[in-house]
Amino acid sequence: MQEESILSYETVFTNGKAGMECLSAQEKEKIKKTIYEMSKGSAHFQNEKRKNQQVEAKITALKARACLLSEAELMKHQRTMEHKMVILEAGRDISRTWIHVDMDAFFAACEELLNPSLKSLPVAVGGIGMISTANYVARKFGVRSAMPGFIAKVLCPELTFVPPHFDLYSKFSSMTREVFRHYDPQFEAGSLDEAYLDITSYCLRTGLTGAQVAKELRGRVKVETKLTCSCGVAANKMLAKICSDLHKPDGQFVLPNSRHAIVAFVDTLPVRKIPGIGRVTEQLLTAFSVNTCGAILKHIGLLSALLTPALLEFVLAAGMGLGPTQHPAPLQDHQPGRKGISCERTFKPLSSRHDLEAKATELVEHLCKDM
DNA sequence: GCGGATCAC
DNA sequence: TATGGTGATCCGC
Repeated sequence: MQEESILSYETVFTNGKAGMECLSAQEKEKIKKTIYEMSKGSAHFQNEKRKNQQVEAKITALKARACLLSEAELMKHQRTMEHKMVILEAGRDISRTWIHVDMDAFFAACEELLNPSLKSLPVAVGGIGMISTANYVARKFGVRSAMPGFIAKVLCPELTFVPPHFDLYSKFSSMTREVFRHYDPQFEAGSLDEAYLDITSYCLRTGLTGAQVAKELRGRVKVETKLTCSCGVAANKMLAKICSDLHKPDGQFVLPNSRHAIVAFVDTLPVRKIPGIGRVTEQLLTAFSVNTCGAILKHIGLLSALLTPALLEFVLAAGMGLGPTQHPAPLQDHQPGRKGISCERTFKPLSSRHDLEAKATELVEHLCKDM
């Protein structure tokens, strides 16, 4: 029982990334309990439990390896990493200014523009199966994206469901991109509702600061679309993305382009805030007392001995507050763009050969159409 | 090289 | 009653 309730808190209600800050601890506890009670008997929960046990087993194995490390081995790892850090530090580029723009509750906000009577109501875009976005009224009840609608309905019985209208979101997205183009013609659209802009040259041309540009950009987006967005301003893309979340909604956060400010900022930053570190990696790092970027650097020798090369490389850079400072190189003629295409469906358990073949055929035909 | 796991939106 | 779909990358086997 104890174990299950820990599992539910870790897996069913992870709130590391986005906003329920307005809720009291007591309210959060109530929401967690509701979600747990509704989840615990389900097949989905069983699967979560199975996956969680696998992660626990992996952590146990890593801990066993950690115990076998000699002082000398650890020292060697430590020295190697210190050398790496010197090289990374020498390459630190704080000459550029990046903005990460993130539209606020984008799908829900688009629906509210179409139907203003929704504005005062708790609204979720999606259905009984899954919610993709909730407006801020609904978020106060604990309703959030990636939550099944039938649970949301228990948390907030008045919740209004609106089916998604992707053409609408696409149209508003194009309007925001028209604004972004003004600040950086090469801006990178992450999805319909977010983008990375390198505003270095815009700042130089206009003499404006990053903060001023962000304010101006948000104003223009609002004039053109009647939608609000939030901005993060920082020396690289990773930091800008983290910052865009800090003063949501309709806000901005500026991290100055100074090494000192960056190091101080990341020192206490929880590892879960780093884009690319999800629930599992957070759990893994936390098991070794690595909860913040500061702790990554403190324990980098141990991490060097335990982590796989790509992950080690990634967490080291993140721990130092380093991230991409350039747009990705444009694709050459012979380079492939998209690398994969796929089609998947969730369906009720099937067992007969006939039913399974029919399902497979359905998927293949759908995929062929896409291709 | 393949399939599972992880992550983001 | 009931927990999505697409694409990318990494890693162990």
